[in-house]
Amino acid sequence: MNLKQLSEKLGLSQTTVSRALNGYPEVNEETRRRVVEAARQHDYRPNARAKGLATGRAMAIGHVIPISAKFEIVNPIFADFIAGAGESYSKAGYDMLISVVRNDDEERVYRDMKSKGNVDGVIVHSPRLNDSRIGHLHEIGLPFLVHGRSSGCDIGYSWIDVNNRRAFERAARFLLDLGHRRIALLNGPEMMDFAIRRRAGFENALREAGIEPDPALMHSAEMTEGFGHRAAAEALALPEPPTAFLVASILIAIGVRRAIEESRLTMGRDISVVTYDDDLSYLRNGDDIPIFTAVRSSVREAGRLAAEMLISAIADPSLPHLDRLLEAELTVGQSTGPVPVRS
Amino acid sequence: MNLKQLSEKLGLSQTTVSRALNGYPEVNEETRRRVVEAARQHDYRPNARAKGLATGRAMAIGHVIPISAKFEIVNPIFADFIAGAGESYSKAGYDMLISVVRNDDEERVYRDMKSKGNVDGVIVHSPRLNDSRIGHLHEIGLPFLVHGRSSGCDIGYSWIDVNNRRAFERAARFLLDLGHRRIALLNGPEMMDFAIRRRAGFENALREAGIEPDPALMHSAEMTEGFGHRAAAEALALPEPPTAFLVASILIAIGVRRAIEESRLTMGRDISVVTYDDDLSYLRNGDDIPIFTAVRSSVREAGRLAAEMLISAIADPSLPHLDRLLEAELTVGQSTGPVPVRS
DNA sequence: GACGATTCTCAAAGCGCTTTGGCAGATCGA
DNA sequence: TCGATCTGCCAAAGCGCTTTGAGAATCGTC
Repeated sequence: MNLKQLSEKLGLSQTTVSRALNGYPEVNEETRRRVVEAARQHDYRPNARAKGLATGRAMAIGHVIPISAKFEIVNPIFADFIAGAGESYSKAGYDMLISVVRNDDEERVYRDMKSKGNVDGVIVHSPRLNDSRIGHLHEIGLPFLVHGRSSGCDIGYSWIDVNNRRAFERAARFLLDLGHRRIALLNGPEMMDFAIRRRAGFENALREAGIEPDPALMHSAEMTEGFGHRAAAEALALPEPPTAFLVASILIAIGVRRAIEESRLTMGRDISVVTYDDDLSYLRNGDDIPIFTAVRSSVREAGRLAAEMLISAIADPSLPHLDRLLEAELTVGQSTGPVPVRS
Repeated sequence: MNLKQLSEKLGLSQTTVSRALNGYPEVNEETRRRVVEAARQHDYRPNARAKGLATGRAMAIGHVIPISAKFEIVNPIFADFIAGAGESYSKAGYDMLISVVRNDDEERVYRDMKSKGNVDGVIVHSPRLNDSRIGHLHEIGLPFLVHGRSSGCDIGYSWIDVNNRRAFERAARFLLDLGHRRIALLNGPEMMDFAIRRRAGFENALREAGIEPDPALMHSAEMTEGFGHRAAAEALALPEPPTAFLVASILIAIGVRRAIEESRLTMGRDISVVTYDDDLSYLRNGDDIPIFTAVRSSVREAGRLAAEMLISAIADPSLPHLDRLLEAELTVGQSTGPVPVRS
């Protein structure tokens, strides 16, 4: 059923039917009622491509999700971010287009999307330090919003981010307040902007407490359980092991716990762990009592907001750049305790 | 830069330029070379909507990913499945459209996709027992492929699935061979087809060994770490606790391990654990030596294959239904051992 | 009752592409 | 040399929608 058929059935012109359906004022309310009813009855829905062609709007947002070329890892936070964004899109009548892409191919994909015209804007994921994609998107004139920020990038752009620096500052201070002095940092890949900020927050808190960060206690890698386990096992085998770990994701924390238990130590008593928690739906930090002490911010909520912001930016291009800084909240769980007395 | 402008620049008609670019034979090779070169130089790419409108093909595949309405959980395997499918799509020049949807809304979404015409086909995720979506898609005539199967559904359809029944049969037999007699099953939600098959395989192996499955040892829920922990803690507190767990995902297994360790037992010695492993990129079962004994099948590979199959089904609708049954492979890790002698 | 204002509806153009049908000019066989 | 066949190109229609510009019909007003 297309517009032509529907209008013939109603004995009206395509124009009138189209206007009636799209809420234009110059159509009799009685006529509109008839049209809307007929459309509902025949399950008519305008063809998205034709509509897009006529209006010049794709009613779709693109997400380019990078795959770490070396490790072939898909960051698990995408599932939840996408779920959040998807909610906002379906409310606003937008579709979501996803391209999974090797890191180096991203700019080509943006260019393609622009010239193929199948999206009205894109969300940029996992921004790196001084990320070239931002300038690139500016250049080709495709509206976009960054999930995260890119330090060193001096062009204005819209973004939504968590205050990663403050989150890690608070987490580190919490451990320092418990008396910990040797704190290991298991960070995400430090070409990523969020990881840089987290490290800065961590180091800052240490220095404020008069402690010089020890490079031997700071590691950075893809945020997997395996990394957490390996790095923690190594750290615990040091002559002077850390008494606490500050880690960048629950998956890392799970690996750390495994290493702690393999060392016949008890988490929360012998060794403290604080983690960053994206509040992933399938990886909740305990059902009732949190397992890990954590700084938490829901990545799903971030997805919801990101989509809303981008949509409104597209709706009114004259708007200034939008940004939003979310604060992570600290919740105390069972994984932290005062520094144990030396035996 | 659109076709008209490009053809004017070249002093050719739109027809010729279009044919040259699309590889039609009735154009001089020399002319084609010129056209292709000019297109490359001006970074010309045909507008996707216009092309779709003209050809009637959207060059896009839809994925409807359901959110469990009760728990708001996004199944983490989607990230990897999508990554795999995305690879095949970009090779074939297809886009991927994703809708995140509350369970009950799915059929409306399929209907929308069909009438809006923004996809050429869809992948159906998480099929349930006797899933109504299959009949529905048949009815509206939208090509589709099911990731999994739907027992009780008597219509023919294309699918790709793991041999879940055999996987759990083998896993259970492995435990039985080690002497385990009380084996707990922590299964996925049993309205899901895969969970039903897994349970059948499990029960089958037990019965073959002359053991009647004990309902008190079989649990079914969303596959989270929390579920694994809770269910395992409860089971271990039974007067006659199980000596082994067979679980449906690594996340559950991680929860089980936590419960085991909280009970001051050692996994692999006191209690054995076998898990199903989707080979998720961010949740590898150990880097070198597998942590858990597991039956494994890569969901990413399944995504790749699913996309390929659907694309070829769309390319040639006269093809009979395609299907593909993948076998999971058993890898022995550190989480299993012979049943301990009663103290 | 005539006139302008208002309300409702329509025909047609246009979005950017593919594809049909056809037309010159070159090539070939007899 | 002439008609038949190919080759290489083109004009125009059509995909399904929105939107412009305009025309009928209705209304209120003097």
